[in-house]
Amino acid sequence: MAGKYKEYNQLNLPSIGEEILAKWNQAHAFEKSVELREGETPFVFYEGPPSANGMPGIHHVISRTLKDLVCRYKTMQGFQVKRKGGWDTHGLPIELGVEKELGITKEDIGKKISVEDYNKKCREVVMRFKDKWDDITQKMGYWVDLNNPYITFENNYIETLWWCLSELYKKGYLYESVSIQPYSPAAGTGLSSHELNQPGTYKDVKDTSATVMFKVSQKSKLKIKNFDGDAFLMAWTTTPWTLPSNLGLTVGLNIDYVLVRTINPYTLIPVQIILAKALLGKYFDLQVNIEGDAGSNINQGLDAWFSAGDAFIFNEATKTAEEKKKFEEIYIKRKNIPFKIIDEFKGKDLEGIEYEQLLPSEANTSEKIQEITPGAQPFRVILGDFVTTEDGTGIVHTAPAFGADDYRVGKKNNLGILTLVDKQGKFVDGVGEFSGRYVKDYKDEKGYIDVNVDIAVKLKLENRAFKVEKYEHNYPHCWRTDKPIIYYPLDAWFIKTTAVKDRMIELNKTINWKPATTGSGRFGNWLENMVDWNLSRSRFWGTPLPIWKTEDGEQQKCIGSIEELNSEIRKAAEVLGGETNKHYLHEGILDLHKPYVDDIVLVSADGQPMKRVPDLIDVWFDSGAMPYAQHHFPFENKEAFKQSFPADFIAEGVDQTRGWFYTLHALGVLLFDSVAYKTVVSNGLVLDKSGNKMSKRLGNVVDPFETINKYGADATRWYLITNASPWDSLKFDIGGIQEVQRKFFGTLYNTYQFFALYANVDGFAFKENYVPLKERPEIDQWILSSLNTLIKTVQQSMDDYEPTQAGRAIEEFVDSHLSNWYVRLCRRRFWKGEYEQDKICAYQTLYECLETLSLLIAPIAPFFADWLFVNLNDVSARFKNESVHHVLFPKAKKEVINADLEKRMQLAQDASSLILSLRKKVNIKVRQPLQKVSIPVIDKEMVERIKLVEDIIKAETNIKEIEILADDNNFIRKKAKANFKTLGKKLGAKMKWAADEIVKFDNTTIDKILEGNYLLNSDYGLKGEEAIYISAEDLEVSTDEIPGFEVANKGALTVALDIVISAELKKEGEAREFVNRIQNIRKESGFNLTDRIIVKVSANEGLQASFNEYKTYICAEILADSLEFLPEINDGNAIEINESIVNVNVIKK
RNA sequence: UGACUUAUAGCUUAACGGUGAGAGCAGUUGCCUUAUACGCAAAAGGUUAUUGGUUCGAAUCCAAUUAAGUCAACCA
Repeated sequence: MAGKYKEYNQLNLPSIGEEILAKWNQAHAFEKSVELREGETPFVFYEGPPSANGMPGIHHVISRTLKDLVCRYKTMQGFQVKRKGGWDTHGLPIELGVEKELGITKEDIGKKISVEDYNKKCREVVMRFKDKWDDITQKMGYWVDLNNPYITFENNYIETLWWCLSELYKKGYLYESVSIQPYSPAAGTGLSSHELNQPGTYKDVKDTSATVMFKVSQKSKLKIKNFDGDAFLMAWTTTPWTLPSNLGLTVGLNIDYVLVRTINPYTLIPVQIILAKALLGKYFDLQVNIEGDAGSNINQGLDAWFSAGDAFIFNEATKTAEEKKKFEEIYIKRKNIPFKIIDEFKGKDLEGIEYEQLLPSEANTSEKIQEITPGAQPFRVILGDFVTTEDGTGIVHTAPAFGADDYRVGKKNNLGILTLVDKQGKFVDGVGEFSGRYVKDYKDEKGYIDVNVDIAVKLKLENRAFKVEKYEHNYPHCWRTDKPIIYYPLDAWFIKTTAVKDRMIELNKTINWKPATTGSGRFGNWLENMVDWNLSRSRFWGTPLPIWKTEDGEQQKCIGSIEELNSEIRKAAEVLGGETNKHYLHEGILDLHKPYVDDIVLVSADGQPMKRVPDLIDVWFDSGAMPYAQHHFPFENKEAFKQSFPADFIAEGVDQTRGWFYTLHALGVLLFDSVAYKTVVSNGLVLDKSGNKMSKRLGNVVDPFETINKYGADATRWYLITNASPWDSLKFDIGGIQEVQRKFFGTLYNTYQFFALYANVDGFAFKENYVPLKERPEIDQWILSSLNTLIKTVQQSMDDYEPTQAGRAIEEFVDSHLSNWYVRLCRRRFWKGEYEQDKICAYQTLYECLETLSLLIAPIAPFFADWLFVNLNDVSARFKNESVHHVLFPKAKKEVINADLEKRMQLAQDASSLILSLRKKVNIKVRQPLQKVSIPVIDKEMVERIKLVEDIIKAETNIKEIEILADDNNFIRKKAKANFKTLGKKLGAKMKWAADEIVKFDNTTIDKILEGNYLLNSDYGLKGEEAIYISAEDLEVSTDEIPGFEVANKGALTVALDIVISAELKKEGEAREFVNRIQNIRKESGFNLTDRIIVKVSANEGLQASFNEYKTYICAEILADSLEFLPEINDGNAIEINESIVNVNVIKK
């Protein structure tokens, strides 16, 4: 005999989660779900490795829910979905954690602690929170293979990375170059962008800024039109210490520049300067009134001074002291420096102009420059796209060593490079009086004198400074020493991603991005503006760059495997002899990390020793190479790799766009000329309730453990998926989870509970034959049609990676179709009458709904789904599978879907809702029967529809009769509205006019149109217009205004309620009220459902008549054997019926 | 600073360019006749961030602005 459906006291999602989880673990449900699909088409998924160095947060739960539900869904679709877990184990955060823990800084490494011990510590710490991660993985129901994960620090993994690097090296994609990087002279170290993004690194500081004048060379003067005398190119800098290293001036191609005649405010020497026209206002008062006060004199004076030629100097010899004083007062204190625009040109006209070096010294002579960068052509004006007219002069002082833009543009234009500041941050020898001085106060010197100020002073004296002032700006500082950083050239290794840029863009277009805008927008733009990938990191815990160089750097080796390295180790030991590599001769290398790899010396073809370059590589390379490294390709698993590349699907946060998504793509294209993934879902961020970013500092982080323990994984997952599209950022509100729990799971649970209660009574176990649809009542056909429509929607949404749509559709079905309509209307079928056809239909129908729902929700709510599935299947044994996650996803049955039936039922729901709202409006309870509702209809179809659902509406709203007002009834007035969609396309500008005409139509006209074409503008001939014919589809017809009735409408549906309560109706209403009161008393008294009772009622003239008339009905409903009226009852309950009070005595028999 | 994303009722959100902007929650009101008060129903709640534009017609398309967020950068 079949068992019973389990019944419960109340819904407890967390305990369902625990119970199902234990079951899964015991039965190896996950492993089985993969094994069962052996031989089926694989669906390839890549797990983006998290770092177990930090605690998992709620934002991890959302992306993992997304990954999990797709994988579960695809498994249910019949694919085999292997999910290898992974751990990201290298990188700065780990180092920082270790340093904090040990209380050391980077400088201590190699001194207070050996690199060996340091890395040992890192290795320990890396899996610090692995237990927590494993725990959350289990509890949230994320199915991923944690027994056999890939771990990025393992030798096998690194060996594949080396293989990748050597492949790139062979293809010529790996090269060494200088890059300008943030560098902290105080700490003596380069800084990562991560370090630069620490809070507090950017500070507002006041620095000496200088607008300086570069004198155009005699040779180049000729290039400038209308020119005599000297001219100076003006450039602005906030770092005057970079001026000795200046090698170029950069202008913008299309920026307008002017040649201006003026005087130097410091030396009062007349000068001609060049700067951007847009920036004149920064240096001159453009409001100077030529006519006013000394206005005309200004220019006169200027011309006079210039006519005196270069020799003219504003001094005692040529001008009186009085004149000088006046000049200073007027022109300088008031900032009204006289000026006159002489000529105007575009940036491109300036290109190639040569200028004299600003601060020549021993260290930056032409010979020195040629020595460092042979063939360099410095001291020229060049073009650069980064030049703006936001501030400065529109001419950018370019010192290639000290700015990334400068370097790039300098290299392009062959300016050479000068680095006149050493790594301690002081000027090198040979920079005259500045040699040996720190460019910023890096040593906390007592009485430090800012060298920048001295440089400015020198330039002022030399007539080479036009404006010097303190300038406040935001400048990055070293987070460790608090000292300003500088940009400094450091050696680095690069991957030439730009070589495959076009191919990456091309292949990106084949990737299915969710949302699409991330792929074309953020990612697409990133690809368009791609620069070569700087791989180098000067750190300790990471994948070492497997490149060895001879001392002179002339010869290099890039190692691609452990075997290759070991053989090179032995070779070097043989050739070089002595102690070389002696620790690595027997077993070879055992750990591919620092410091061991750095111990190893290799040998070049000509017998020179080679040492490894000290760099580690970017951790993003680690994760970007996971498609290969997770299989230890190509050293093992060649077949497994082939089967699993590229991925069908990956998903991570949108913050990975330029991280993992990029590195995967770059390596896929570089190594295999292929995409690395076909579909990528980038989910948004999880913010707190009020839209703020979650951070420990604000204390608004949500603990996923707490959430899951309290509300269960299913409610959490369901909330995360259905509340907002995964790619929109989610404002996480715990109240939302409660709502999901109550509303969705609560309703579904209650529906199951209802089913179980009665099915157990009747012993329903789905043993009877499946009743053909045609033989089932209409309402059963309806809910099954609805169910199959739902299956269709869910499948489409899931196939389209739109789980939010799927989840919302399921919610809608459960709440407004299944629970609040089907079950509500069918309740009696489950408990009234014998166990025969109609009842079996009801059970089969409800069972099928519940069972199907368990399958549909399985991807999103895996625990509850399995619970529901197993509870049902344990009794019916319809499936052989022990878990819902092993079953195939349901397929929508077209023949069950009946659109018309669904429409009809919607009509019934709408009509009922309208009637209820009318009842509410006039304050008549549902318990009070009403005689009639009238529904005007527009067409015959609607008549049919209403007739078919008439009984449902009547029962639901307690109305005796539905009157259909057919369209030939004069009683109703039809109202027509233009269908803008169809007409708008046809009519265009005449739309408004047509809409106004249509609204005026009367019944006759509307009927005419409904029957055939109608000419809207009968006078078209007169006006010379086109004839406009409209037909039924161009109208939206509705009705309203039924005199003498309470009317409500929704769309085309109108109901008119007859609210007259006749004496007869009143009696019936009273009887029903009475039944209700007695039922309450039964319940309060704790009687059993089947207990018979005797009822005594105190006499009441009005009510007594009603009760007597409906005595049979009343007694049947309340299971009373007798109903008596007594003159007085003292010990009974007082009840109120329609404002009359009677006493009743209810006695259990 | 740049690229990108987002902005609809108090909150969470929906609406192929087609016209009284639709739900749920909270609040209000009314309901427990055998699954659900962790429930049901009803009424109310909106200048669709702002300003322009395109269009017969804009929440929807375009531009600018504002605010928030992400990533990249911070550069004279």
